[in-house]
Amino acid sequence: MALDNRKKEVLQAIVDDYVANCEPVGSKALIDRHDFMVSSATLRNDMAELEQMGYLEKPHTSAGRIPSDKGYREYVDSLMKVDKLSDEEGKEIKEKLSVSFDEIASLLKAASSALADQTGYISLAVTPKLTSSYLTQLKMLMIEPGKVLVVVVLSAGVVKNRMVRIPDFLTQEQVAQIGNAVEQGLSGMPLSEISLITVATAAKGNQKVELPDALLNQVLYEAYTAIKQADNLDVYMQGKHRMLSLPEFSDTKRAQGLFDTLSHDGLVAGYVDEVTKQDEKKEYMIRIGQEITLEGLDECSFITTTYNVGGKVAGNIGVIGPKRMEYSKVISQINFVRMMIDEKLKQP
Amino acid sequence: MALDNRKKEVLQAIVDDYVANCEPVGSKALIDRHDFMVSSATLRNDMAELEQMGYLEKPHTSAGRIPSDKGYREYVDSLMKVDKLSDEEGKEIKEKLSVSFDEIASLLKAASSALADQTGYISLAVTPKLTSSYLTQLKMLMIEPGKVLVVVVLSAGVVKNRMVRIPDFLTQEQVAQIGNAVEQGLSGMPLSEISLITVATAAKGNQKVELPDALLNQVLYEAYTAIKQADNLDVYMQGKHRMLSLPEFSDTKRAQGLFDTLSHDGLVAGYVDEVTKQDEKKEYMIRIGQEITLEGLDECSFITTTYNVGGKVAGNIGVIGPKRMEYSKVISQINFVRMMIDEKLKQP
DNA sequence: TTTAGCACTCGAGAAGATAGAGTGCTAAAC
DNA sequence: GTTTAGCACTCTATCTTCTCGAGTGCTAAA
Repeated sequence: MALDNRKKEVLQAIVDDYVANCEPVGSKALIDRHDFMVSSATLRNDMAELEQMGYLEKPHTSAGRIPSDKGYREYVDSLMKVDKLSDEEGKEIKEKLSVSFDEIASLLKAASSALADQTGYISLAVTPKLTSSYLTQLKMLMIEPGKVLVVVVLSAGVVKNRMVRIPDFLTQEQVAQIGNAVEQGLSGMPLSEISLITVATAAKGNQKVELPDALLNQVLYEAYTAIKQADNLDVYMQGKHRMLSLPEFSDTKRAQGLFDTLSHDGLVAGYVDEVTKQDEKKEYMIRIGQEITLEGLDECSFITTTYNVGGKVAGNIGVIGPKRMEYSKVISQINFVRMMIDEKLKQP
Repeated sequence: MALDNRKKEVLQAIVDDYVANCEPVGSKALIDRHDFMVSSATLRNDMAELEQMGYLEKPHTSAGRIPSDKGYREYVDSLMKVDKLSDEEGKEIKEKLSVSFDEIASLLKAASSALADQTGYISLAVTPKLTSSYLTQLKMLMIEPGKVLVVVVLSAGVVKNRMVRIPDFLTQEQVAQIGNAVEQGLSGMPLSEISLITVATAAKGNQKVELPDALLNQVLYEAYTAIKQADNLDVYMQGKHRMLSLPEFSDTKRAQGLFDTLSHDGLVAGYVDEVTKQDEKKEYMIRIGQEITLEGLDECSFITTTYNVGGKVAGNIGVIGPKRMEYSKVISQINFVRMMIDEKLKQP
């Protein structure tokens, strides 16, 4: 059974009011704050039906109604109007991201920070998944005998480095040589295709490398781990403490449950990934309350979207707030930040 | 007026009990739980005097006593016995730090994580202050035209890198050349002595660098900023969310005040620095309640200690917990972790 | 289908009552 | 001088009771 027009308006009004005040909405308050051309009794009937259909809930008999997860879902799917960001706010965000960023990591940090400040909720930014990007450079710098810094440069401008240990008697030249050989052999190869075998093939196909096999393998193994760990996702999360000022988290237990889960970066990153796959092709992904499969987030909503690096590689940014969040505002903020990131990462 | 022996025992017993239960301690409870050879009335007299001297406080007339900041101070300064870490616990920490760490950053992250797990409080680790360390290597790697990765290697094995922009028409060789010139000119120089001028002198004294002055200066400026930012302190903090389960932070307002302050890494790092200077030469530094000049931490205690890198450079690790923390245990845990770090950083 | 009217429900908050842990003081005992 | 028993007093935490009022659902009329 579909919702008639007035019921839609009623639901919308209830969500709006509840978002604003965090207090159950009664029929009278509704009449007072909105221009319904009917009486409160009529609204009461509508509200009773909306409740029966599962869009509303009553905390207890003699309180007003609050939206259920299904109610919020209906709201974000078809009721709310996503308004454009005010010029002012756009300007503020732009300013925060106006510094020039030469590494994706710092751009994402700044974006997450701006998003947290702007929304007042928890923001997060996940570094791009690099499996589809390819190796462009690999340098091995001897820091001291036995210690080598492997610098891995990927397409899309991502740079990672890792310190590894090698036998101390190898010289700077030998090590650099190996690095060059691997770089030449692998450059242009997608990260997902790089394995210990391809690394070895690359190095051993090169005439200049002259080392006993066992020794060479040891160094190559370290180079390989350095390349592989470049694919690790980093998560930047900010604004957690702001949730404590919301009435829904005035109960410390709840806040603790939330923070416990959020302290596991990997969990969150994995969830974002999952959601992104489910809602492929959508401009943004929303999960509300119980829809979120992470523990402790059932009083929250989760909005994410995908940014692009040079058209191919993609990462995510998002916001975690209370179910009772200002969806349309947050969506326009997230979208704006995404656009800014896309733009900054377009031209290399 | 000094405390007589029994008063010391009473204060110690009260702190111990309050730490264990977070409930005001009364004279009867004290008799029950400890073997005082006097009556509760005698203890009452002692407690009244301890209160007058400022070591104890009453939440209200008909409750027991709780230690004041001064009481805790007396306790940590002369009453508690710092017991050695149990073998078990030592083993647990050792295990957590047993992986081989090739960068200080990862060792500190692991140490902070171990400390948070082990104490159940907030742990932090600050990277070493590098002003007294010196430059050993500086490499400039061209990532793509116009973009150069500057890798700065300092004594004590600290490696930092930063992406900078330069004019696009410079070649890999030119850039590497400049990097080499700077490295040769500056290697061995303490970070604190490196300035834009010394960088320029180093580069221009080298015959091989042949570039118009204006252009060269531009590149050198970028190299300089990269070197300078290597001195930034990083702060690793973990276990914040655990504070929410403590009764003293069941009031969300308090928790929020704490988290607000802790979200400013710089503030905390600065404070640690200050405390370290004040208590130079001490094995560990303790600040209790109001002694802490950071906002929102007046219900907390702060314990820090200093680790050493190769004898010269030093950074800090620490724990933030409630005033009512198990001081002796935490101190032995912190000390143990510091020893582990010292050991790992001794041999290069 | 809408509306006015009304009895009913239920939680929030005020007010009062009670229990009990703990205190401080006094006067006697050591 | 120090310690102790005894006792009246204080204050909070908790429980119960009560009332208020916002909000509801139902009925019957418009």
